Amino acid sequence: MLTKRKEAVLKAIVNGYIDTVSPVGSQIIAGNQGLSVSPATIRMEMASLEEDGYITRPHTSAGGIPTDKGYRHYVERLAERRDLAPREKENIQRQLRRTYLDQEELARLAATALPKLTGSLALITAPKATQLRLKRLDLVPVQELLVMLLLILQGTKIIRHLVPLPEPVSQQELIRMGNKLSDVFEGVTSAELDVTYTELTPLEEEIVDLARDLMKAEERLSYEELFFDGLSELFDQPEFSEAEILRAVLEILERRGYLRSIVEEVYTGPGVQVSIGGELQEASMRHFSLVIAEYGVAGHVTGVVGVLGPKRMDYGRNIPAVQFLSNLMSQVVGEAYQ
Amino acid sequence: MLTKRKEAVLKAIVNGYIDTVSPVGSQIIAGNQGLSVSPATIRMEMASLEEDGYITRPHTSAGGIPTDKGYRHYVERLAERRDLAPREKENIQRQLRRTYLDQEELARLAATALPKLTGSLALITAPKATQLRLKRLDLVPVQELLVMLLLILQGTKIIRHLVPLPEPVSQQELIRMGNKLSDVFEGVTSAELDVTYTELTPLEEEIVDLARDLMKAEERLSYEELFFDGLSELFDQPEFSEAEILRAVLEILERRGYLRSIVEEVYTGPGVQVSIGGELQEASMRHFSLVIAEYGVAGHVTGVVGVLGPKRMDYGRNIPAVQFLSNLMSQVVGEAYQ
DNA sequence: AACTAGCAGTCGTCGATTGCGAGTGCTAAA
DNA sequence: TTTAGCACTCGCAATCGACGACTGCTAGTT
Repeated sequence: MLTKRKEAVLKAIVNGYIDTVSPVGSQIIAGNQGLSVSPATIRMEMASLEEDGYITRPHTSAGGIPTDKGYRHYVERLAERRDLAPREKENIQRQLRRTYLDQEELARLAATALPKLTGSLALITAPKATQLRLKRLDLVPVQELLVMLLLILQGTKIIRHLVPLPEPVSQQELIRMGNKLSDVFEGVTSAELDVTYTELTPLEEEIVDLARDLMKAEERLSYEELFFDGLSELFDQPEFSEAEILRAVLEILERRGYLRSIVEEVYTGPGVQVSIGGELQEASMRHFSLVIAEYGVAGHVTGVVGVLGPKRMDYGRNIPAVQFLSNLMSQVVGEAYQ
Repeated sequence: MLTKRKEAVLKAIVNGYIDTVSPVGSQIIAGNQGLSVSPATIRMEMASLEEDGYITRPHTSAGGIPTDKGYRHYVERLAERRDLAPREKENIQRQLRRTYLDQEELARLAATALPKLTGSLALITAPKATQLRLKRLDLVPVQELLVMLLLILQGTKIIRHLVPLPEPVSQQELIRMGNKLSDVFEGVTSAELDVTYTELTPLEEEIVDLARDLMKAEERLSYEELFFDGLSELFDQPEFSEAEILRAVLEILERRGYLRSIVEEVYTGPGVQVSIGGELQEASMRHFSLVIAEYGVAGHVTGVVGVLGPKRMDYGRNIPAVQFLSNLMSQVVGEAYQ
């Protein structure tokens, strides 16, 4: 509902604020090529934009800075997407395309690459399968009455769990059990991990029950472990020179479960999602924006990749960057799951 | 070589600076019970302490603050060790003493507990065995020409590695190989992983060679993965309200290899080690102190546990805290290695 | 000889004051 | 509808002075 000219003014304000980090006034906007009107006219438009909630002013006689609503409009209609340079793309591709990466390493590497590209903190979860399939089950002795149960799953995922034994069991016996159970249940989902079909000893039944529970618990988690990297990028942002804001973010990062919930809250569908400042529930996120996308094979294995940065981040660049990484990781993960 | 009274003055200065974070002057020191002399006398002593390099003054007419040398003397002879409260100890014990923790989780948990106790950043490496022993070897298919090699080692350590195959191998065959190699090489060290003694197919030989290389590479690493937690504690320290110093630390934490080298540099022997400010090589560590100790079973499995905090940290409390955690973790790890 | 009282002098901190400049809103004219 | 012009508002940075926390030194006391 904004006129062309108002949009141009808004765009100039957002762009200006993004690179100067200070309120932008009418004459600077008027100075922009493209808008050939006087500062006075700009001021009228600004007054109107302020009334409609797209910009605010820090004090009566200061320039305008975008509100969340203003950023939102900017992101959706005004920002010019600038794709990554071919060289940047190749670089990342080369890093992530090594076939001998397992999925956690993939996520970790991606989390390392992203901050440099976007000047923001990268947040990436390892790909998570909606339905786990057992490939192998091992029982490895640790102490006399303690064994490690190892579930090796499709993809490259491993679940391990220590299990106390009621009485000593010989190593041969453990190996035999591992082989037997691997044999019986190879390729099976958690739902199919059922003890009733086969002849099992009580201990074997117990192990199978435990394995099923572990797999189900794993499936219930909404995301795999979350990796993040690039904290120091946030420090470079001038608006965060006050340590207080960063403190809040740090606390959130240290409570990982919390961050996960933010990701869930924000993530509402396919494609790149942008959440700006107050659109995030958490009050301490007020000064940040989050750009995230899902990756993987829809309905089978998915993870989330995104960046967290100041509201005045370079959306035009970061959105395509997240998009690119999401696509690339989807490919890589897809191949492992043929 | 300090007189009793000079030590008392130094101690008062360090203690005072630790809790006020500002230079401490002669009358405050004189006010301390225990020293019943006038401020003027204190001043004489302070002048002498300054001359000997134990304290400095930010400007001509200001109180004294400890130098690194002053802190060092304080740590070694003056600080009164205050052990953790019994309740705190029990709490940690309860957390770390669960038999079903594997060693990585142990380190991770310890890293979570420590910051709350010490108001500092915790740094902990998982225990690392000097000599690895193979417990089991698995080969799990990932794609047609790609298998995951899984080395399950003594302790609860696992090494995994993706291996490209020259030609397709059936799953049965992979299982057979896994079982055979596990059988032949169970309990073996990397040095003993030798292909010459047994009848092996070329592919099996290749796998064994790879396994040996992986184990050797792992043994060569000086430390296991490093966990840290408690960054936000550092933010609470008033002297770090300037973001610049923290930035430096963050960068170092993100370059994990680098931090590892600091740990190596500092770690010179058994017991708790303290490094103060400039005693650390890295210039950006100038404002920090590091308190670390080794834990584990000497010569067999060891890790490092420590805290990184401001130079004016509470040494009297943190040193016993690190000591306690080191002992506790040694016990826990020791039990798993009987 | 060791200590202390007293005092002049140093230096950083805090608050108030001021001038400047960026930027506005409004009015009147084009 | 647009623009020029102008008075006005604020924030910011610099300046200044008062204050107070300390010190160093000297001279006198124990």
